[in-house]
Amino acid sequence: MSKMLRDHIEAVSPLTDEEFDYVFSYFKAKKLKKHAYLIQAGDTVQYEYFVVKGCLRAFNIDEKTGKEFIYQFGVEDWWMTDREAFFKGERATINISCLEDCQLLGITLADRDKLGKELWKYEHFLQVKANLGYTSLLKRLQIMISGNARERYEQFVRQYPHLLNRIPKTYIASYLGVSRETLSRLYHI
Amino acid sequence: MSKMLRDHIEAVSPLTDEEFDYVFSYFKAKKLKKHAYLIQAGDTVQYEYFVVKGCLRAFNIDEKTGKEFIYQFGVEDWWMTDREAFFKGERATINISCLEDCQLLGITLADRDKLGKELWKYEHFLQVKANLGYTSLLKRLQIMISGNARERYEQFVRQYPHLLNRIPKTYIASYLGVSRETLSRLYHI
DNA sequence: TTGATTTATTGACAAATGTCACATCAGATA
DNA sequence: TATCTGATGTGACATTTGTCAATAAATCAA
Repeated sequence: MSKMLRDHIEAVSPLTDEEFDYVFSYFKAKKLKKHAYLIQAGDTVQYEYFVVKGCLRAFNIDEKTGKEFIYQFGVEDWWMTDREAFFKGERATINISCLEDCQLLGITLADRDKLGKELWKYEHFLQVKANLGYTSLLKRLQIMISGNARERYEQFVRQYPHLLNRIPKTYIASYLGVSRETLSRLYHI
Repeated sequence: MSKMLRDHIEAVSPLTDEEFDYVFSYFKAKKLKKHAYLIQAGDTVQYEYFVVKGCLRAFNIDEKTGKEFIYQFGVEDWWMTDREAFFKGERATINISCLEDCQLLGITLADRDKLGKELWKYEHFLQVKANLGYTSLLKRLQIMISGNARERYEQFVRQYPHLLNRIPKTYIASYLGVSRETLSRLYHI
């Protein structure tokens, strides 16, 4: 459990045993069952979570239509939270729920900042991670702007082949911004 | 010119005069005329650029259709580059060109890293900026997934009222992922 | 197993958006 | 001024995608 987080951080910033133990001491384990909510719109967001095991979806709900739009899946080695609410200390505007039983490691904003101040390597890790996150989100946006339903789906298959049979098609459709029915028709015609 | 950059950095990390002068010494001024390219697909990407004055568009070109898709505008106080190519030392996959005459300040990856290592405040600035960039990109993605053409346009008007009369509608349409004609019809019906 | 529930597929039709063609307008420039 | 050029608006029609409804298939719990 701690090894996953250590490998994850050290892919960017190698740490000594002491440094990692210190970092790890600020994380708090959390377990959730399938269907449980990690964050609900309206909650205060105290933690950001590293996914040790399981699969989650982050989504928002259109106020008028009640429709759900998934903007992110989280599996092992990903971070999940309502980032904006987490950073600004505001209420969550989005929801995160579990598609499987989940094991998570949470850290508060205060502790995150503290670690960054005390340990340049950790601040650096946060910086690099945020920039990697930005570039991968940008790729997703580019596909969403320029690709039609089929191109988006094919890109998803290429990028996340291991999620294809792990996540229900309904949710993949929502993630791709197309209707369940349209997605269903793509791989037959 | 240096004041703009200083204010921009100090909104996150206040610096002493000496510190800022040192930071600033690593930036290189660049001027470009309207229509000029800052980055073309295939270029190596040595710099990331802070926009002191002017307006640019970052876009990619669909290989099959030749169509352009704008994924970002850059005006005063924004950063522009092909981030992925910049970080990984790869060739650019996107293009950035000037919609107006532009004044920029560029910094190389090596110097950026050097500043971050020598000055925690600068590393912190990069970390916070990247996270802010991530959250604002995410908001854009959410609108792209869940909103129709009109909702995307209205959101753009709310968020960037000052860009509405500064940037040709053709480009705004491309940014919103709709055709010029569809956009044109939105505000009349 | 059995029944209940969720998930996936398919047809018919409606709505949104794209494409093409052409007209108009504004600003730049010789 | 006259003439470009690029930007914008609009009609007609094609294409894509969404919506609704019905059914089938898969999964889960008792």
